[in-house]
Amino acid sequence: MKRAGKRAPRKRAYHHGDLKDQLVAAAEAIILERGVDGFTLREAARRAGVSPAAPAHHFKDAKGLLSEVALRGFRDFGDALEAADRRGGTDPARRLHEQGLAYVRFALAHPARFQLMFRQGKWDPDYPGFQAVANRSFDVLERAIRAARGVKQDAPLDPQAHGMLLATWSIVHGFAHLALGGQLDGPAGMRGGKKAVLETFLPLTLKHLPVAP
Amino acid sequence: MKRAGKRAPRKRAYHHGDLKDQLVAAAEAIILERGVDGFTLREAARRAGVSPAAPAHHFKDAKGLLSEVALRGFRDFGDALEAADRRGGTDPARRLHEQGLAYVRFALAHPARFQLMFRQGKWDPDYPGFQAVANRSFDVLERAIRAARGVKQDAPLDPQAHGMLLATWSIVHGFAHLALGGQLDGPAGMRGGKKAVLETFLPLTLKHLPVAP
DNA sequence: TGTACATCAGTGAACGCGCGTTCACTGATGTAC
DNA sequence: TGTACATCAGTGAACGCGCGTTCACTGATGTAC
Repeated sequence: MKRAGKRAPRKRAYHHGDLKDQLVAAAEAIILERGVDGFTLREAARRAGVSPAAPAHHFKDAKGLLSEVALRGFRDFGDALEAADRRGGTDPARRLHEQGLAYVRFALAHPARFQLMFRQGKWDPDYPGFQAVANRSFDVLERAIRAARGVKQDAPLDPQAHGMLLATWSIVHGFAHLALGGQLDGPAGMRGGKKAVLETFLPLTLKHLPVAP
Repeated sequence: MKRAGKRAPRKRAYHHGDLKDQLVAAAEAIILERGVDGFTLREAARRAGVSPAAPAHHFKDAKGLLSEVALRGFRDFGDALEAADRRGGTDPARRLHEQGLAYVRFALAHPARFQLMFRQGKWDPDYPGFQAVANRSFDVLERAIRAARGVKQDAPLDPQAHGMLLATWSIVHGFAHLALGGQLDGPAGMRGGKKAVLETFLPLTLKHLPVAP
């Protein structure tokens, strides 16, 4: 039986030219189809039309490829959150609301990346550049909370601000997690798929952010 | 090298007598140590001191054992939530607060179970008795929300009630997920381990439930 | 109370599988002169 | 502009591994008479 999803060999130059990016793309596709644990390095190589030994020239090992996928995920995630924060203008409540929307939208638009990003042990935190790009995502939220509570950039957060930060993060993260887990399509009478989740349930939920517009 | 965690053979009766329960216990221990994906049926058999073929007499296959673990998890989870709800007395805000505490406490007290319970695909939803016991957990929350908003038991939820339900669920689920993922020990300056999470961060966060005491 | 026998709950060897990684190799590319 | 050669990016076969499950089996238990 021919493998249906296999990349066409098309002329097959000995040198691939774009292998690193194609391995990353393949990894994302595999995670999307089979979940984070369904990923295998051999399958990624297969989809890129290359022998199982080829990826070693671009990544130290299987974890290295996943680290690259997660890194790119955090980069785009951070970009999305920062853009959302900017859209919120000068009103802290709007900034937080926009960030919340962006957080959940990213999760639903890139479920493979999102799930990998929050699955410790699947990537190497010491992968070059990883820490910086991951921390940036979390700083965006904290900055908006500081603005909302008038806490200076370098001052420690007071307990109330801490609570607001945790509650905001928890609510968007929990919502994203439940939506991806399919719990929101479930038995509680909430149907309608991804569209309903984003257009109906999400706004209803974000009304309850600690700093509401 | 000797396996350190191996169960002592102690007299080795041919019939084990308690194999089903010990396999369940072994599975929980493995998940705790290695995560949900680190579970293998052979390892569970090994820890129970039994050959790899023995579990087949108690469970259809590997997924069957995990389904049993998840089922027991949901049973205890539902019990904990119902007990918490009762502790809340007649005040809906207190009922929801108690449920929130119980939700997160369960997650931190039984991380292996909790993570398995919310990992679709690892268990079989058609495992005998599963649906009933899983749905019960979710009904406890909905009942308290109905009480808070004065919605009759069989009437459909209005959008506001729906939003409150989702926000409450999201916040406790998100908090639990972040705490288990280690995100709360992280770089945001929040250290102190599980104790700090439960005694400091959690109360601070639950202040922001949609129906606050 | 004994006994024949069915059923239950184990054994342990074997199966086929796909995995990550290593190895010696080779073809293509880039660079120094 | 040509050429020698180092380096880069592939190949494909092989390795050892642990897995879930199956198989024919056997020892222990429970039950009918």
